[in-house]
Amino acid sequence: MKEELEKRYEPKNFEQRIYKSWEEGGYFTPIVDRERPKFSIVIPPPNVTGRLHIGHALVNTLIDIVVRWKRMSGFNTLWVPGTDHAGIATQMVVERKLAAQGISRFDIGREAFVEKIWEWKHQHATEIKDQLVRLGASADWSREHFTLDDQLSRAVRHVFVKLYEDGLIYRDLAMVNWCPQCRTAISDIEVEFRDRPNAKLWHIDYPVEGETVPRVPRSSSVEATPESSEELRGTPRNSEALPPTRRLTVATTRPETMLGDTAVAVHPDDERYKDLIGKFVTLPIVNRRIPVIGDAILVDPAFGTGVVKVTPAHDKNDYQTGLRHDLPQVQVIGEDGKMTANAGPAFEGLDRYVARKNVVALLEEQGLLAKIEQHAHTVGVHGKCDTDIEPMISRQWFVKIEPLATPAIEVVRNGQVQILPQSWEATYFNWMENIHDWTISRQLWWGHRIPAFHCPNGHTTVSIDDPASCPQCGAEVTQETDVLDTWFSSALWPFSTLGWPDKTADLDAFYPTDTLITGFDILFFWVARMIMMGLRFTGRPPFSHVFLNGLVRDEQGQKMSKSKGNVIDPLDIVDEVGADALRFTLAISASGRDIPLGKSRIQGYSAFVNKIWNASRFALMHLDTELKDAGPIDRDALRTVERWILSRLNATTAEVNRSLSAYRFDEAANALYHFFWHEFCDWYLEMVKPVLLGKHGQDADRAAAKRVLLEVLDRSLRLLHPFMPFVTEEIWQKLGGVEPSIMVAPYPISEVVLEDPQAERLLVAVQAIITAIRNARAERGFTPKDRFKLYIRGNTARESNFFREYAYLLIDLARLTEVIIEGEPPAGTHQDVVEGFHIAIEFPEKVVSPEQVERTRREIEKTEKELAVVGGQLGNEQFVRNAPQAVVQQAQARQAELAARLEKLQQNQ
RNA sequence: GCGGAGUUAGCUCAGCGGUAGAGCAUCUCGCUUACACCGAGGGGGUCGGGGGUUCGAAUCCCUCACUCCGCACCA
Repeated sequence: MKEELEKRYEPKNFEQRIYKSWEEGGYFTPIVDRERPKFSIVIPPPNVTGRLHIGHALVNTLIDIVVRWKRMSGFNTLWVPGTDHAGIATQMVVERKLAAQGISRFDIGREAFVEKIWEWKHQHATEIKDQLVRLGASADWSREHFTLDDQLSRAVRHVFVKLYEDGLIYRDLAMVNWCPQCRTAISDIEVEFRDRPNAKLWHIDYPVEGETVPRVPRSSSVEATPESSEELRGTPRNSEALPPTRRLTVATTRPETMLGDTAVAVHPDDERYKDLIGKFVTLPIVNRRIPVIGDAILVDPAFGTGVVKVTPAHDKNDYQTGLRHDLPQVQVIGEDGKMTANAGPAFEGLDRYVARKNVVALLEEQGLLAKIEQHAHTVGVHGKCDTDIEPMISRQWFVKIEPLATPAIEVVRNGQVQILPQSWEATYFNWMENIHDWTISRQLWWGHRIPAFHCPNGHTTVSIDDPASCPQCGAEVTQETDVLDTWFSSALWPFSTLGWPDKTADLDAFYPTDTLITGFDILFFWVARMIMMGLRFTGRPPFSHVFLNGLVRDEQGQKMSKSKGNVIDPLDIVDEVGADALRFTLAISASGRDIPLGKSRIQGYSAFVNKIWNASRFALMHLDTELKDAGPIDRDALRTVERWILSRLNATTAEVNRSLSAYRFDEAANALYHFFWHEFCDWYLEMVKPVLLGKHGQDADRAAAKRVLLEVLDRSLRLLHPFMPFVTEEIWQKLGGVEPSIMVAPYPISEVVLEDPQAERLLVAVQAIITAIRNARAERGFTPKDRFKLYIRGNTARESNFFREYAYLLIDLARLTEVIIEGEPPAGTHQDVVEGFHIAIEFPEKVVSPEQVERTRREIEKTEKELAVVGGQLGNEQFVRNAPQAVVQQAQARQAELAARLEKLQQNQ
């Protein structure tokens, strides 16, 4: 064998060295090979902005597990890595950096600013890669991409032009979500909703023209706040100042928008107000004459006062209402969130929230503020900068989405694309079936500039190559200044990274990809759009399986956030305990639901890595043949223990492969954890120790044990490799295998010849017997140092032989003086039935403590209870008649065993 | 309001029709030359409440309660 393992497991001594050796071996880069089945997957491209967080660590660990598993399983495997230019996010980072120097992007202009971002990008380009490398990601770095690469930009342009030509991209005036901070439109799903429990609802009186009837009684359902009600209901001063004009009271959360009101709406069937429809009210402050309209869609007569002010330029519903009634649109808030000239000289230039205060103050002064209520509601904000969204009418580019969504729904419905965990499919359908057109233009500088060219005569040309002049009139053209939503380019990622629109060998060999692994939070942003674009432009879904993983939370189940200070940095963990422990912890926690992750949990699994290290060290101390020189195993020469551990390993192999196929990383990891620690280390290694140390058995036994030990270690390491690539490689290198690296060694598959139910049954019995003896010893207050004589009898000659052969194990592990196989146990021994075997232990006389008496009493009670349950069951005719035979037999065996135990317990009492 | 998920041992979760499980934590005993990042053992649960189906329900159905996540609405 090669040199031994270091005494202590120190991941930092070898992780980086090993990664380098993989890269040098070229194992990450597949060679196009039509003979072998392929497996391909693309990374969810992280934003170029900065560090990877724990969520990235999770996704990329799971991807790497699948990729390494597939690669070892014989697939020609490709993992495409890369990063996303992340439009707004990146632009904001660089803007902030400039702001620190007192520079705004407008100071230096578009070209210089974009240049700055590129500079910044180049400085940080390798950071993401370095972090993925630390995790052990086996991605093909020779195929790394960036969404603003020339190649990908070309794909974007092709798609845009084609969609435009097909009539699926259009430019139109529409109400969009506008971020006054970022000064750009954003799409519906970029809007996040925040609760504002202490918001207010202002009630404002609009005097009705030519109506002097007494005021309409206010709806009784509206409770006035104590401080506002009396004071504002109309003080004598105000009553004198104003004629007894009839007023309509509207309720609003945004009083500043009243400056842009162009109507007041009531429900057409509302008895209180229907007579006013068609009349006019005077808009306070502005003194504009605006109509009272009846609109059943906008107005819910039960809410507020039943009267709604209509501001078509600043509210989605009002916009629609305006279109229905042909109302003018008066824009009073500008792109910067400040009031426009339309708001009047008193307000022009004021921030919208300052204007709100002033409007309210002015209304109060004029006695038109009927009351102020507390009103909890939610407001839309821009998720990236937390600024309140301003609905705004502007000219934007849209993708007509329905023709794309329909086939994308179909492929999920018919199973061509499978989303796991399956419950997400309902969410997917729900969204896709109610989808709105996609606003794709952004008034940013960082991104793919829209390939549309305008000329002064109003012609617009959309083309793949920049036109020299307007094709229609020959005039000079200027390119559209807007850029595309960053998700537009990521939607093409699975095929653009493989060379599309060119017909490349990669595209031919690796598209469609097989699996997509990503966070559920970008199901709509990314996954759905990839399916739509993939179908539209390649005719095939971009992948067949989607595995959505949950959110990584802290150990209390809280979201990780900087402000709470509960953020776990994956790189810190890698530094502390190594990448393997982090990866294994993430894998064993990944069932698809949210993952509560704490340091103690990671610590727990780092103990497992340590265990693997030490068990391997022990094995290596006794192994003297290299894998490549070890001949085949002669199964006929094996003892039961060897056949047992091979059988268990085989079952584990089946379970791991099955679980990975179903994306149950948790189950696969659990199976390995349990097998390696509790079956291999706790039982098998303890059982072969006497043989390996030469204390028991013949030379032939020792040789067979060593051969099997080598086999089990080798296979276990290979099974574990996708989960913990570094430590398995470091150890495996000492085994002297044929392949240069464990990552290109074949992944174990289960083999029927290794199954051995009989050996498993006997070893289960041995383990249970040893446990029973240990229990009985402890119950009687003996220490492990006290040794006893055991009587045991096999039910067949073969079984008796087995116990004779393994008596040394029982003596060793259960700490006995001797084992009598056939002899009759003398009276007074402690007797028990374990797994169908009668055992008797000869304990010496010993004074029994009160605790032991109590324990026995409780044991009897418990056994009696269980016996009663089983008895009741067996006494039930319907059970005996209807239940499957096996179940009935099981119950009968259980009854017999319980009865026997009870008898012995009573004897011992 | 619509859709989805959850409620099982102190904590985090698995089990999803036939004796209540794991990891961590806790307690007891043991430094047995791979590992104290260890080994052996113990304690701890009327599986959210109620009803139903069934010989049998943590598991299937209904219902209620609470928690979480989407989406829509929010004058």
